[in-house]
Amino acid sequence: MRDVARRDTERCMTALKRIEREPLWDLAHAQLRDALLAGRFEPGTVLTLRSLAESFGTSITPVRDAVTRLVAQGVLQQGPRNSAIVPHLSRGELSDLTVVRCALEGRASREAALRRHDDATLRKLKERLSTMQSLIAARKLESYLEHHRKFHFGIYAMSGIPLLVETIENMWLRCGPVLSFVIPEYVVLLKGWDHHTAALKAIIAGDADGAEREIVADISEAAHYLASLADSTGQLRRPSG
Amino acid sequence: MRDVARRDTERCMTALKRIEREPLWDLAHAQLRDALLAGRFEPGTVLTLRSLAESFGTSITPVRDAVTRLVAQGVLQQGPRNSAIVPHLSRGELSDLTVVRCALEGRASREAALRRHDDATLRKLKERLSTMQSLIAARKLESYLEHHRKFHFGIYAMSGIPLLVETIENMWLRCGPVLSFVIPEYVVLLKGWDHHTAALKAIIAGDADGAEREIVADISEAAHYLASLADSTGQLRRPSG
DNA sequence: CGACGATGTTTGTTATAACAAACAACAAAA
DNA sequence: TTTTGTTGTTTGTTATAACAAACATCGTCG
Repeated sequence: MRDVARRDTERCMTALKRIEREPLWDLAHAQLRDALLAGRFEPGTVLTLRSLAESFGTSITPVRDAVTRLVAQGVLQQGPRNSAIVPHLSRGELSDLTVVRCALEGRASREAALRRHDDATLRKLKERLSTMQSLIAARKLESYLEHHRKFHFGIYAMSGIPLLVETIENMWLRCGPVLSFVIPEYVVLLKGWDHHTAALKAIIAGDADGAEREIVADISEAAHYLASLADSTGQLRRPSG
Repeated sequence: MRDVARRDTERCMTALKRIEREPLWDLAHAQLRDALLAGRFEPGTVLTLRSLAESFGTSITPVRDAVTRLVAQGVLQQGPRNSAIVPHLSRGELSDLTVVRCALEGRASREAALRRHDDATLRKLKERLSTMQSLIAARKLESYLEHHRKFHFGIYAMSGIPLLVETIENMWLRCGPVLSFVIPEYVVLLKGWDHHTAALKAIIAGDADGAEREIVADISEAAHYLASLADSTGQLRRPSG
């Protein structure tokens, strides 16, 4: 114990700048979260603690913490024997998810429309909107998805209600793995109505009803398209490869 | 290892009925959850792993899992050094919570009104309603809270959307510790309009707008009363002791 | 007397080992 | 051939110990 204290003091002496060390389970959590959102895990895959620990190069303890978190958030399902599995998304679950998302994101858009906002914030959203359109034209779908996500949450952040944003983020995580491989085909289809620009315009105009209507329409249409991709068992699967 | 296998077979021989063994961290999670909902933890209390483990009579490992879950759900806040603390509730956070609750619970009531239900389900809800009224008259406020909670979630379950119920439950957990010591004084005040019976009546009649309106009114009025109890710093504290 | 620094204590984090239940593979008997 | 019992393996669960950072305590020096 003496040695520990001495070594500690020595470290404080030599290391001048203090680096806040983030826990390993936080890093593991972030990596798993991103992998899920990007759809790098096939639905139905069982994530075993030891294999994940080997991938991360740590023991199973931090991995266990990360998985526990994800299961608590509903991002990972817990299968038999409390194993964590990447959830499938059936047509029914997608329908439920759509109802909750419409309620939450519609409300967030409404609240955003009832507030006044900085010009800088609005300008940045407009820029992102034009970026998204050029990304669609260039078929850069993977980076489009990133901008698409940031645009939506940029609007929700304007509600000024962090709890609302946090809850919405949770819902996105649940449908994340599926969205990643079905949206790309979808966005190229809708050249007709761009609910994104309409929603932003309504928010700027202070039109709460319009803002909610456009966001709900955006979510509903995407969900309707996704539902049409379900197979005979009601499961949503990757179309080609 | 041979001994282990043999002992296992012996156990299977003698123990005829299989008892599904629930993990320790699940029990710890449930106990902490109930304690939070019942308001047995003072807001601001730091929950240390070792003290909780000593209370439960286990090691810190299952307790850590339970606390990790609760923090991931947003039920417990994580203070400095990743310690888990029972969250305070400010007037602003209560306001945010009210917005989200109105959106979610209003939508659940609406969905419930759009469906047909068994007579047994409706009768049970009516019985609970009368039980609640007699509990108020008898000033049995602690058991009233339990029935009140079950009545609300009975309605939300009628929406047929488990995800919605789950998300609402999460919101209740966040305001649980505060509700427990401010609602009792509130319920005795409102002998005027009983939004509960009105909401149930609307659901039975298939009146979606009415169901949503009554539930939202119920939530809003309670939140308004709670907000009036906040002190000068915006914090909600236990009134007397 | 007050400020600074050393030291013990508390507490979350991580690794490791032992354990138990479920699964898989294989061999033996009907 | 099919079924059943056995055995090895996988995997989540739990306890324990070592570790590190923050906090608290107290003595010493200005």
